[in-house]
Amino acid sequence: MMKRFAAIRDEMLRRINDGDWPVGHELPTEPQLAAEFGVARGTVRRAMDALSEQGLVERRKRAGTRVAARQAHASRMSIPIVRHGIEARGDTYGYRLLDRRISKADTAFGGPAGMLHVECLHLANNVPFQLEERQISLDSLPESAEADFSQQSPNEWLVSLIPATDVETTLRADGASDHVAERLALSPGAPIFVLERRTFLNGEALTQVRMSHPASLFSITTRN
Amino acid sequence: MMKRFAAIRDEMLRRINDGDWPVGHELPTEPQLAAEFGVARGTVRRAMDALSEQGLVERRKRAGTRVAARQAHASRMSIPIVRHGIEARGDTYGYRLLDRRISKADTAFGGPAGMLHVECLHLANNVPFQLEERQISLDSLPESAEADFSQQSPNEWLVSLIPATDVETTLRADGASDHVAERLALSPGAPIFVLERRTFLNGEALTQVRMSHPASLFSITTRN
DNA sequence: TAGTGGTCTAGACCACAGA
DNA sequence: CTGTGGTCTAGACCACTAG
Repeated sequence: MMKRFAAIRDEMLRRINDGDWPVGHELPTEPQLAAEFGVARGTVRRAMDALSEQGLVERRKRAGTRVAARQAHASRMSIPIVRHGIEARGDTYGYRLLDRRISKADTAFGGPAGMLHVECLHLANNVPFQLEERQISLDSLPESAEADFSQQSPNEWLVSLIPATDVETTLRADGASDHVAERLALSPGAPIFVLERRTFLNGEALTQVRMSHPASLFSITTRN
Repeated sequence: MMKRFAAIRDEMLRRINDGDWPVGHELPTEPQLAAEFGVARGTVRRAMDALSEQGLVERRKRAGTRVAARQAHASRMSIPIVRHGIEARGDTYGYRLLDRRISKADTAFGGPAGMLHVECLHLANNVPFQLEERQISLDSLPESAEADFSQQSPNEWLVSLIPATDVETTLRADGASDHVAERLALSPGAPIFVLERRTFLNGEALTQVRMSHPASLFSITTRN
């Protein structure tokens, strides 16, 4: 049993795809569509909201709704906790803590209490999969100073603690530095996929992390 | 003037962030929250939908709504048309068509009419920025056989033509092949950022493309 | 300023899964 | 079974902006 708003959304989608409503075409108003489909205005509205969020139509007050020209490809990207991602593929997950130290008053990140620096390695089938270099603000998360990261990665420890946050994620490629190459068992300069993330809570910096993967082992795929 | 549903969403967000509602906590029901905030149920519902889509709470019929444990970092990623991205940074956009040929009946992609292969280069300030290697199905898009890609890139030609589609996007890092390295003015094996996209309309393959960038020139950043 | 989308209400009924 | 979320309705008023 298809929901009514979904049926209406799909019918409008069909009209757009089939060229009945070409790019730039002005759609009927909400009351007109409600009358055509025999539903309440709110139901039509919900269908149009879906198209609008997808970037397929552009809505402006007084000007109506028009079929939009695609300006960009937007898609939802999901980056799982590294252990889950490895285990989901049926591989064996391994973890090693490489370094853990506290430094005072770093200018670039962290406040007066200093920050905790943790470096660890995630393995898939005993092969290095991700080098995690993390910095945690001791001002915002003082309890991290006493956390034991020898068994549980800071990644997992943090997500279990932090509920909602502002996150900035950057994806890029790079050549492995000597430091990274050694830990990932690569040649210096070998291509790596780097994922950097900075996390804030109410505008306050909590943690930042750089996750480096051998290029051959890592990719991200999204489907609209 | 803050919308009512946004104010309610933010207040619930605050309760989650401040620990009033820890992970696993069961939220009040919609009618209860509606009474507390003095609004209609639909308004509470809209606020909760926002939290739910963000993955912050998990809703199940009869079981109510609970604060979810974060399993992954999800964010919306937007990949602009390459020319727009370059011009948005204030750089000068350049374009060169490198190759254009039609091949018959490729097994991996395209139907009996064969496919159009287009290779072109996008430059920023006269420096190679992206190598676009594209294949277009002549069964689905026969008009592409007569399109002139010497001035306009297939990227832009296609988005102006295709309204709505199913898209699969893959992001990965790689070392430049000899072919790619030469066209991007890199050394073979140099790290590149690769973006691959396959596009379907009603389940029918339309086009696939591989976009290769020098690692030092390309990155993707998302915020929440 | 008139008409469009944006928000909200107070109800109703339904579908689903937990107790 | 029963209570929760999920959908829908028929109305109202508001906010913005194109004409």
